[in-house]
Amino acid sequence: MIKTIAGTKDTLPGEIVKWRYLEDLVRKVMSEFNYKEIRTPVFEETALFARGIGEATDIVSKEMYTFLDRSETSITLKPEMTASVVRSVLEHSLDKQQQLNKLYYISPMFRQERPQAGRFRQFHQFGAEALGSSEPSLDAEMIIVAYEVLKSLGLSSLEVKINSLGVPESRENYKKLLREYLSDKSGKLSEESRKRMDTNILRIFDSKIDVDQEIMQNAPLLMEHLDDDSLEKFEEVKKLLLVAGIPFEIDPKLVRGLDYYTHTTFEIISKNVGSQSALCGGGRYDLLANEIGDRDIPGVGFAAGIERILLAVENEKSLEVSEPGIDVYITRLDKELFGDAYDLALSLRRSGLNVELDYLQRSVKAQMREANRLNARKAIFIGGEEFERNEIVLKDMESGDQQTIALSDLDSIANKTKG
RNA sequence: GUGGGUAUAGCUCAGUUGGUUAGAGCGUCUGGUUGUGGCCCAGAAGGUCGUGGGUUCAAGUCCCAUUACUCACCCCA
Repeated sequence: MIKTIAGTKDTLPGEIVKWRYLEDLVRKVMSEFNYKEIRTPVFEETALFARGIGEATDIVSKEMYTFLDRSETSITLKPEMTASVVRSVLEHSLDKQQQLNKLYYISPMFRQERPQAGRFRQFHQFGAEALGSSEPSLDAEMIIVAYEVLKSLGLSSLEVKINSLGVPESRENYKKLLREYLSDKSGKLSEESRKRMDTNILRIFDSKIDVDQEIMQNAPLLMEHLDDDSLEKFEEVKKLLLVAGIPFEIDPKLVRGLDYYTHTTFEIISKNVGSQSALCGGGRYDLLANEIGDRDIPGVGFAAGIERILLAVENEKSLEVSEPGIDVYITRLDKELFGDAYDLALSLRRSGLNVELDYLQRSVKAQMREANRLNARKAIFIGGEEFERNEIVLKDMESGDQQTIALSDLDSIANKTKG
């Protein structure tokens, strides 16, 4: 039997209600903050991600779904959205139509990693990008928007972590300091961390290995070596979060794996989703547009993992959503009346009601059991003596009350079914 | 890419020191008198015990391999 590919999954009808609820919520919150939806293709030229995310990152170097299409063009399924959004803004000169573009998306992403709890190869993110301003008020807005959505889902045990990476110059100076600090200790570092000294030295802070953490305990911190402008901006972000009532902590170890981040980086984590605890991550990327295009556009954004969020919702039992149920189930008393039931169903459906009936020639009892299972608000009986008098019986499934209505009076049937 | 765990009905799981026709609950279907659901009762369908080898008189049960799933590392959302 053919099954889904590892790391992908079907979302079945019973689960879809939660997805729809979350998507509706995202759209509502994004509208409140005046973000406009953008949709970009599922695949792009490989070079976009290679340049935009960074050749050396794990995402680009070992996780992308990259292949040659039939005309030998290197194609990549999008592993994240920011590069695509920036490409789109540049391509359509949205930045020239208006100075600030506030955009949001809900989209599948693809990364070929080993699946585990909260990690899939096709996964879904919603997120926002604000392009055209380097104001810290937008950095804070990203965190506020993301937090707003997560809070509205009833999630507790959220932690907001923020940090600032400053600008490249101060960061490079700091990296030199860090390298000096580690130079005589590198022998004691884990093999992984020794490798990082050359590739991405900041990530050594992230190591979960005890010896590494011990050594990094006394390492100089980037925060202490930021330039004045970066510090000022970071202060502003903190101030705005305080005013917004968002609890946060500063995490100097929060170093994102993607190359394009500058200034603010942040993450919102949950304790209730296993080891892949980051529900949401983002930051400022003032240098990205120039990397993939021909002009500077400052930007800030975030992405949130829908599967992880729903996992947290599931584990915290913070949300009750159920299938809405149908308006009316048409029960036919005699098998010969299927055609009449079918006609009535069509008429009621055309007047906007959600209607179901039996397609399996089942008994009246079985039909009623089905009506009950479908959580039908009303049932209509068609047949017997009432049908000979050209009437139907309308039953309220909750109270059990029944009334007869003329079959020809469709408006009356529809209205009473609604009410 | 590297480790650990699991694999029996549609789902959740039992299955005793290897020993006859492999079980339960839920779900599904049918019925419990003329044309009416939820609760209850009765019955039915549904499994080559992940796959392939091996040990044995005998394997769901022991051994090996393989695949899938899963959790963790890594990385990230």
